Amino acid sequence: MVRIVDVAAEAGVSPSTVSHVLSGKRPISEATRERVLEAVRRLNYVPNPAAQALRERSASAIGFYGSDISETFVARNIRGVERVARHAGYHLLFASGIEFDYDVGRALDFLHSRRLDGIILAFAFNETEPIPFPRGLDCPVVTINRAVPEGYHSVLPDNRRGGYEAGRHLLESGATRIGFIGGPPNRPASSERQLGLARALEEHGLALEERRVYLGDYSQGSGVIGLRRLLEADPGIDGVFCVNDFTAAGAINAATQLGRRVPEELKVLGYDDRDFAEFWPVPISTFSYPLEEMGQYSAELLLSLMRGDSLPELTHYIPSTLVRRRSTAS
Amino acid sequence: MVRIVDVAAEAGVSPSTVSHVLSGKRPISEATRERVLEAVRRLNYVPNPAAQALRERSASAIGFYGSDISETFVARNIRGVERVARHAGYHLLFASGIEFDYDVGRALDFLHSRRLDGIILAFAFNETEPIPFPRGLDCPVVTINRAVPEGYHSVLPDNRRGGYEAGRHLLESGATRIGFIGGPPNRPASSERQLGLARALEEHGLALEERRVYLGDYSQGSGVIGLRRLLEADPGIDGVFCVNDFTAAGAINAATQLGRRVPEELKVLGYDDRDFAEFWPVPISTFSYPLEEMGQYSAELLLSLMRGDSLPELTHYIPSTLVRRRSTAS
DNA sequence: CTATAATATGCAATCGATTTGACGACTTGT
DNA sequence: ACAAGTCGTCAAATCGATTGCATATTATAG
Repeated sequence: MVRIVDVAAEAGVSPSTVSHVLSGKRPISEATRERVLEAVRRLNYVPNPAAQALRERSASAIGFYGSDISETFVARNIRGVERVARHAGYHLLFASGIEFDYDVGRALDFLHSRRLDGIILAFAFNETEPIPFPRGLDCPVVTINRAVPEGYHSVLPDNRRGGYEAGRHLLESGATRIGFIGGPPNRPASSERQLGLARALEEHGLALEERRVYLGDYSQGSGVIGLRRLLEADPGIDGVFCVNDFTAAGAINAATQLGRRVPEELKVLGYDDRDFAEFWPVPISTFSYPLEEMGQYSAELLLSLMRGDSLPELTHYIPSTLVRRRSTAS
Repeated sequence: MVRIVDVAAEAGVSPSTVSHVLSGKRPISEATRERVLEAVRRLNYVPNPAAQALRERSASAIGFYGSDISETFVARNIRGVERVARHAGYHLLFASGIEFDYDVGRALDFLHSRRLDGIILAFAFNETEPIPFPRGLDCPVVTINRAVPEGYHSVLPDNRRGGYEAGRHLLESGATRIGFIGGPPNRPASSERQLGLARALEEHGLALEERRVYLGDYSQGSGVIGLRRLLEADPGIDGVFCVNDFTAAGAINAATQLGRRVPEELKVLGYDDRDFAEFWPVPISTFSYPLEEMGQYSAELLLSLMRGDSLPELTHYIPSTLVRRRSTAS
């Protein structure tokens, strides 16, 4: 491998001159400059990043942990993160949860041991178990889709507001007897959306009645079962907010099978804007996350923390936007 | 940051002893060993990876390029790669195509400049433009989903065989007038599957008639249009092989709208086993790629190349497996 | 009780790029 | 023509871990 001394020899100068030419940290005469650059090109020289990192006490690297990279949520986050990071001259070290047996702790230990300049943790599901940060972890950390009580910064989707807007939209589209098919109660994503929905209904003088709530497991199957239960409990239901698009798809399937026309007799609203929502037999109205922007924003946050800025807010909420499709058309 | 000399001082030994304890490359008496380990724990020492990389002339890192990380194909590849890589003591440096404006060349330049021990390139779509490998790139390279004429190793899905098995399956399920809705002709994934399908039909004394072939763009919309065209050209069509699940979903939608019952009157077969295929109103029969295994396999390939093994075969085909669902039930 | 082997530990050079202080070669003003 | 000042370049120290060689220590044999 060609070293800086080789380039120096080729150009007939000292290594420090080569370094100065490349970094521009000292003025170099145009003639030597040209000669050095020519030598660099001829020898195809690339500085050894390990030597640079050692000398500069910084790997110019950001660690990215994703609880599951094959989840769209995480995969699209990373795109935003990468854009910002690379622009700022940092590269991405990758560690997914899967390979650590879903163990954030071990992934963090690993990232810590790599002496990174910053770490971003992205979670596909907003669980609530605490994150075991390694002791001695001294670099800035930003989390995506998980609130961290320990005082780290986090970027979160505004689920409460999403639920609220879901309620408003269903009301505006003419529904009055509105139900909710959610996920497990310990999942903030689900419970927050439910709370938002309830508030929207209350503002309209309505209540989110308990018999109109079914809590499943985010799956398509729980949409099927959930819709059946809801109709049993109240056959007059005319609008359902589902915690995600899988559930909404199941609900639409079930409604169609039971002879209820969507959206004429029943409005169904999903969440997440999965790829299939757009062309489901009844195209599904849903909420789209600005996933790349969330990644981007968290990387910008991390960069300011790395620069030493202290930011007042610890949690940063990002709104989702409603995507109107046929399943809630008036 | 605590250095090896700090640990040495704390334990009352020399740095080299600490190094030997940690690496186990030389025998150390149990007593000193304990003392050193205790010091390491007390000071929370982690070796500086840059210094190690510099000294050992290896970053213990593998570069991963994904043409688009938010594509399931690539995202699941990376999981397999990571599993194998980390087990062998390597970590993953990540570069996605998106952030280089889809430019493989610049991503490769970047990965090259990081002095990696090996590089894996995963492509979401099997295009045919040549890959601009940087000159002086001296580390092993393995590509996924892209044949590379330049003599690099590649791991590819066996599309020809998939198409062949698609044909066999449609025939077995009772169809005889079989059509194909594909992607653009320059895409090997599409054309190979078509060739495989044609061969299966020929073996049965049938031909893949040109009027029964529609080439679209992989989208759901081209499934809708494609199916209409095919039915116009030959109303008696009773089986359609679609190049992917989006197209198959569109074809099923269109068939349902035109009053053709799937699968009773028309069998529809997809490819890729996307998440929605399982619970589409008519669950879609499809082919599932062993995506993680492909990642795993390519990483294993890369590791042997890094060890200096020379492998006879350059292209390694991985079969997909048929997933039988309702859309092709007899 | 010395000689020899075996074992454990330390010293110092090394990996490759960066940077500080120093120095030589010019230019400019008086 | 000389002092003062620029400008460009270089030599050498530095970052932190590893390792070949040397040495100190202990065990074993003669």
